[in-house]
Amino acid sequence: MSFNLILQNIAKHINLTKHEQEVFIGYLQAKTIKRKQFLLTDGDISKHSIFVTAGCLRGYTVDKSGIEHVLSFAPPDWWIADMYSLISQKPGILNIEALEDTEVLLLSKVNQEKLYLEIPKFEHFFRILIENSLVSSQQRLIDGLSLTAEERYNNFCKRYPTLIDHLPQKQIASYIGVTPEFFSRMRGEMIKRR
Amino acid sequence: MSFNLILQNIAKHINLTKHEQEVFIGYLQAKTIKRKQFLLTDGDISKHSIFVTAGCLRGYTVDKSGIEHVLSFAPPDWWIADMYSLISQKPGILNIEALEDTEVLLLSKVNQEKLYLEIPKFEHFFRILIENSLVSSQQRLIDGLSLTAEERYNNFCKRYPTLIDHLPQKQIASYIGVTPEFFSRMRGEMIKRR
DNA sequence: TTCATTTCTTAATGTACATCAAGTGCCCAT
DNA sequence: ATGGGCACTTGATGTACATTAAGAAATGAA
Repeated sequence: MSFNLILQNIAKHINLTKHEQEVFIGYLQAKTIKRKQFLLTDGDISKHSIFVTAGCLRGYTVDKSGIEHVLSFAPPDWWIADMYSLISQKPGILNIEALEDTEVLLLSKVNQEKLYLEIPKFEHFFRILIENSLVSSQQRLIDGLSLTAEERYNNFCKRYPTLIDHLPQKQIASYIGVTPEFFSRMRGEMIKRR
Repeated sequence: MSFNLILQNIAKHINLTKHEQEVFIGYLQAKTIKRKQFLLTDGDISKHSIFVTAGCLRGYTVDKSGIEHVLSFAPPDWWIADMYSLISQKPGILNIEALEDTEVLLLSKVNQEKLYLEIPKFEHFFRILIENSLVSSQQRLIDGLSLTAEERYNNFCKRYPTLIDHLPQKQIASYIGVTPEFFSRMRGEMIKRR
């Protein structure tokens, strides 16, 4: 059943009774998105946390010269959201797009807050989830300041091993913070060297 | 009394009874650190969340060529921690140093977890605290990818208005991710231009 | 298949920063 | 006062990346 993945994801940090599982699942909304369609575009007020069960999403911003910067990829078993907009309920800056046909489960902000009240374990779960996001966000900040593009690429390969083959190079380039042209050249040199 | 600041800080998100306040305060440990002394150095396993009541701390990492990168400043009313090490209980990479004589309140990981169990509102409080950290960390990531050093400096000025005057330039340079030399030049040009 | 679109590569040139090196001013300890 | 450190400045040079432009290769739609 399509809820197994999300229940296992949650079971990594908290244990739910059968009844709690049912309540939780009742709060979810399944949705499928075609490749290149958007779950969220900048300017929207974000209403949902998103959990990917199949396919892959990317979250990115567009800067004032029109360049896209990928903040995160979300393959199956990952959560993604525009935290800024979701928390503040102001228009956000994130675009969330399907890189391929994708299936997601949506947890609305309203339902998420109900969960916190009805089943406090969920507050525990999401605290841990966000703590882990914070740690990787900070690590990426440090990496951006102290590593070369090549070292950041190597980190990326370790972090998203499943994605490397099956993601356009320009998306990876954007994630590690270089242009597709530079990334292509860099890759060429890395291959030549070994 | 020296606990007012932290109680007000917490009151921004949750309401505590008198008794809960007392329990909480009982879990805190006050400490003073002299300028240039450290609360944490890289390689340590972090045991505490830190709340600053007076003075100022900086959290920074040192990369493999010996260059320091400031991750955050902590003036009064701010929390700071090595989240990675605190969560994983593995040796961390953060150094936390006093930029001037500083007073802090320490909340040990053990006590923090007791709080979560005894007064679940604290799980709510820290979830929100960490959500906000995550939002600023992600914003800083985006800024690093899409803004010039000068724009990042302007953002810094808005974000830490109290700190600008009273912080050595090289610390600000490190925070926005440039060398002190470049920062000096840049500032010179900004002043000349207006 | 075929055409159109997107992705990837290659090359020339440009630029925002870093690095290295000296020198200046300032604090503060003796 | 004085000398040693530290923060800051200034200049010359270096480099990791970006930008622009073009063509080749892969992908997808009809």
